[in-house]
Amino acid sequence: MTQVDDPTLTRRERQREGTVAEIVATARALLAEGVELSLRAVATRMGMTAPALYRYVASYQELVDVVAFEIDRVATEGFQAAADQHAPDDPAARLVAAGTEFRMWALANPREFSLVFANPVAEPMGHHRDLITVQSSCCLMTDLIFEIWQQRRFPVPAVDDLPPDVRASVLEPLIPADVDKIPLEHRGLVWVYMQGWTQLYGVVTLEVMGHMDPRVIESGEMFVDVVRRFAPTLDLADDLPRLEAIVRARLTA
Amino acid sequence: MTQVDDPTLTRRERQREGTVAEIVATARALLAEGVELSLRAVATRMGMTAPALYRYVASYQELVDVVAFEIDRVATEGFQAAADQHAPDDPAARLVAAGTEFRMWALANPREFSLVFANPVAEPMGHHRDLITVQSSCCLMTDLIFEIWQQRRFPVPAVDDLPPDVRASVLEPLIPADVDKIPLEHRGLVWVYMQGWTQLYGVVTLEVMGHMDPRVIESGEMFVDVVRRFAPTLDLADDLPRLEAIVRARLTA
DNA sequence: TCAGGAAAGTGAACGCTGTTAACCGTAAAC
DNA sequence: GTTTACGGTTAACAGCGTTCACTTTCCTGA
Repeated sequence: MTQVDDPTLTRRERQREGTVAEIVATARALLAEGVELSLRAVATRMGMTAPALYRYVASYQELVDVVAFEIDRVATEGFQAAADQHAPDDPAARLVAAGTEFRMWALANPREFSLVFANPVAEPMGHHRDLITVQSSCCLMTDLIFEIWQQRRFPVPAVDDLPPDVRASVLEPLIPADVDKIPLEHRGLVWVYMQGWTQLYGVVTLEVMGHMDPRVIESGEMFVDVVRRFAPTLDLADDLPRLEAIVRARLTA
Repeated sequence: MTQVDDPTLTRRERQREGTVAEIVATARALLAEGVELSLRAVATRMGMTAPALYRYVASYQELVDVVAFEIDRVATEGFQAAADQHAPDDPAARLVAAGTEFRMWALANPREFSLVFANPVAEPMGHHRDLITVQSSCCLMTDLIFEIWQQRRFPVPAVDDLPPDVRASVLEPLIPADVDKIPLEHRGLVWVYMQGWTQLYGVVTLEVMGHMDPRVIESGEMFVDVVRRFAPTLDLADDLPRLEAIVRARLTA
């Protein structure tokens, strides 16, 4: 749980921070138990009434947002830990470990996954609230790709070769990623970020939503297939057998 | 709209069929206008009260299911039409045309798309209701892949080389697809079906849900990239420039 | 043709949701 | 020590899916 003991804050502010933290924790506990998330459910479990929550969150949607943010943050710690089980000089192993952990977490916690990633189902365009919530996990994956690129320097599309819209998107990205550390002439790497994230997130979303033969989901073979398809893009074709073994080890764990 | 004039049905049954058709039509109109789908909204618009709808649908979820089915059916007609704009002996063009039409329709009708495809968000496992609703569109795409295979005979994984779970899944598929016409020794083709559907549906879902840079979505470049990545699997690498042109023509239409 | 019965629809009600308003005690702030 | 603002309450509104009891209507079978 997030620690709140900043002495620069007044006592009231600290207590307030503590309460909002308890709200988030309660909400997380609720939907971990399979209970439908609702203001009343959270309030009742905290020994309060529903309207009291409006002193802390402006609306139900805001509660969902802050809970989603926290879930993403905590889950990303798990992905990071999975990556850290491999040597720092083995970024490829770190990426596939984190990616597979992401996939396993999503399937084990479909409700949480839906909240974080499938949340903004057709909301008014122009609001990029969703992109903000997907900070931690996306940042982690892109950073791991960056580590691979630093080591192997796989070929990356030249910025000038990219279509105009994509070029603008990699030069001034909205996706949360440490982009400043990429030299301008290699910003094509951000396009690889997006490709990888699309592949990973795409197959995981389908698996979680159940839009696949249950036996294929259970076996994880489609996930393996996507990893295998994408590996060459990161110049990891040679290393594939070893990486696939890492993936399968986690799949059967 | 579905015609209901089967003379083998009694008058009452025909009237009943007409009413349920009107219910579905009203629901479709509702959420085409951006109105949140609800039993009361549908009933009121039809000049009825909400409980009356229970004479026709068992629950709200069943209403959603039947509406989703109808939406999928109608939309698939559009994909089919897009495919039919190309010659019968050009199945590759037909496939990319249908796939691109699918993508454009999904982005133009995100609410309908979510209803059909993102509907079963974490429902009790064991119910494969979702797989049933995704009949028409999935069937169309797989059939188009089959047409390509018949013409070009691209290499397909041998059934015995497939992992056990995948093997069972291609021999006795749950995914709705005309599978009987595939000789048993070439059932690895079903695995290609699944791969293709995963790629198409994965990227489109991400685009519709807004989990991508808006400029990239707008340009459709990620969709093009996915098509380009998957083409070699169908042995379409040589034909790619022409096919990409077909895609882009529809993107800017 | 007429009685019987099923089908279709209504109104009231239950329990649930998010949300707003009015109100009150208490604890922090000056 | 007074005042203010914060955190909490209860009551209420509108809307949702759903159920029950009741009525009307229209089709069917003898």
